[in-house]
Amino acid sequence: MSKKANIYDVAKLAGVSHQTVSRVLNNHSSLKPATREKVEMAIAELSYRPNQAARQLVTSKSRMIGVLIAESELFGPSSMLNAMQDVARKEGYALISISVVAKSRDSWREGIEQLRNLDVDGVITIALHKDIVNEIERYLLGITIVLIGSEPSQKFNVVNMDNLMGAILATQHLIDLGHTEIVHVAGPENAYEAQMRRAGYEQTMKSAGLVPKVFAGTWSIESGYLAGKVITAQKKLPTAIFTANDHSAVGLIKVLHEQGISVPEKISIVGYDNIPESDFVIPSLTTIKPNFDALGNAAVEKMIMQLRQGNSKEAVMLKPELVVRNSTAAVQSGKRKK
Amino acid sequence: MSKKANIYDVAKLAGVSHQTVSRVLNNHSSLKPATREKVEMAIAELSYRPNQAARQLVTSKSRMIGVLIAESELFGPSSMLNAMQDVARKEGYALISISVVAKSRDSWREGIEQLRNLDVDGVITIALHKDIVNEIERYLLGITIVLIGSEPSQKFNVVNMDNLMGAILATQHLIDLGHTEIVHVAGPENAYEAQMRRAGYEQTMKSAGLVPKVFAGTWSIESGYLAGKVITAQKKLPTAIFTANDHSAVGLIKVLHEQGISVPEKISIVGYDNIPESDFVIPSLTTIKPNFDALGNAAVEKMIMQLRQGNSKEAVMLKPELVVRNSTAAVQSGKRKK
DNA sequence: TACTCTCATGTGAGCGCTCATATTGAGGCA
DNA sequence: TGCCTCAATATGAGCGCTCACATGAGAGTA
Repeated sequence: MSKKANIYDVAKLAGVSHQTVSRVLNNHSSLKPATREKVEMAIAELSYRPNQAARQLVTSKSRMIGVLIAESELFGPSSMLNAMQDVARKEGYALISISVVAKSRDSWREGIEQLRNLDVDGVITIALHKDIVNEIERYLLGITIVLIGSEPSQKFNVVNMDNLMGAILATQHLIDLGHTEIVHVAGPENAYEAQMRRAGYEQTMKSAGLVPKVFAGTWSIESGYLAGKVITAQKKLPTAIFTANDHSAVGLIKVLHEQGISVPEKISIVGYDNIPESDFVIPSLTTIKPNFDALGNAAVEKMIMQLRQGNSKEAVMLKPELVVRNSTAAVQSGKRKK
Repeated sequence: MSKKANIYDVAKLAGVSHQTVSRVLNNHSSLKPATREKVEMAIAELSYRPNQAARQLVTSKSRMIGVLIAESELFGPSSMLNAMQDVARKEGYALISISVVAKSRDSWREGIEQLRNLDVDGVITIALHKDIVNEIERYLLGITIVLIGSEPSQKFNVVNMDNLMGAILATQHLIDLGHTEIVHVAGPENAYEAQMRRAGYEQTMKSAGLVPKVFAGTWSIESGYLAGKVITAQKKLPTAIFTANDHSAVGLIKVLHEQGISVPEKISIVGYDNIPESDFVIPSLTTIKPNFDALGNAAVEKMIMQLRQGNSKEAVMLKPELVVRNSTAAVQSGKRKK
């Protein structure tokens, strides 16, 4: 066996036509079990594997799904990606993940361009803002798109975790502990998930008759640190802070520590994402735990369903849960000093 | 323009043969500039793009490079991956990254199987141990392989950062601060990079006439935490600890904090990797900073060179640097109590 | 026995490209 | 003027597969 075997070699060895072999490969109905078996033995003997390029040439299906991610170094996106890989592999699809820089239009363009060159069958985006999604739609005409963590829309398939609910859980937890001066360190303004988390916070505050107060941030540790600087520079300190993600919380805790403000005694903190570090920061971080794996799975499954048998556009929404650790405590009785 | 244009459409529009178009696409020599221009205009007008599958079918080159990673959620691997993407894209290659679970043989098998199905031109591995590399070689016969963070070998192309040097820098830094009771929390035993870091530590200790002492760990935060438990359970505490990576250091600091052992006053700590969190843990972490981007770039460049024009197997070795922060301090004068 | 009808399998074309080879036409030289 | 050469371009085959359609052998009906 000098060269790689092709479908004709298998056919000859099995004593059938190449088309019968093809039918076995695509497990067609109307095939005698005996024939199928013969062919399968021949395949095994020659350790034959179908040539993807030839298949793709005639079917114009690449069985590849592109994944476009911003900030792929973050915990959420990267855990989703892992989950997605597994599902995709099981379904016979390959994932091509390309990480783009959310702020750089050129960066998306390049990413989209590459997906186009690769002739991917579909594109899944993780936490991309509207502009990028629109660009994908424009350049990859007629391609199937599934969005994770993006604004719902009747035009696209959307898979989300319930960020609103997560933020409500977080905020309500603080309220239940007796806090009234609760502020929020937000994520990027144009990130849908950040918007929802903020909305959940604001809504819960208002329902409780409290006044929401939001400080700008991005998802980064640095931004949490900077927001902390701003917050502690004010004359009236809040007694609790809900940050848009755990990373921000880590930066925030750092400032508070530097300024000698103890957590949770003076200020309680709730994060979001349940990153691996969250149990090991000091103090361990109360946070909201999304199910990233489930999110990734759902997205790939939706994509493959759509690819195989047309659409079913109900949005998927997964529920997060609250994980209580040591960064939150009941407001201290003598504390209110207004 | 209902269907996608092919090479014949372009040829017709440009008034040349399809072969001439092909020559333009592959920018052959011996082409009249005027002809080339005509063809290029036709290409632009039809917004033609070559069909990769057809190309691949005849050339049997997929222009795809597989990347096999263990623990892709770690900071190092994921930053390398990003750097690699950029280089690969510029060179017209696509990266297919597949993350595998280092402990699970089935998991590598599946990953390798998928790369095989995809007919990748080459495979880059990140931090994989020998067994997996051997398996790749066996199943992906004759494929070009570049290893990152694996044991040097004359058989493969290897790109590494100088872990030995990094560990020496770290250990020497502690010795220079006057420490003599310095222990090491190691990474996984079968990880080459962990072995080198350990070796650098041991070698430096011995050169200084000190006794090395190593505690087992993996790369995880938890393992740092557990190692910390073991270390603090001993009756004689060390005055300094060098951990195999920053994550372990985070876990370690947590234990020390729980036990009221202050860092760096009682124990100095040096990590490795310079993860984004390292500047924000409390206290901020002295660490070794590898250049992950450069490492990723080097690997892809090596791969592409090899793919294009045969081999050039000198190993690449990149130097890390020491970043001093607040987790290390000079040993306190009255401290030595033996 | 002759007939349709179905199930199982076979045949040939063609997807879009590159490779090897053929053809053309213009210039150089005797 | 005729012949050779070489640069520039054209022609045809074939990569390995799936698709649409053709064929054949039994089963069922009259």
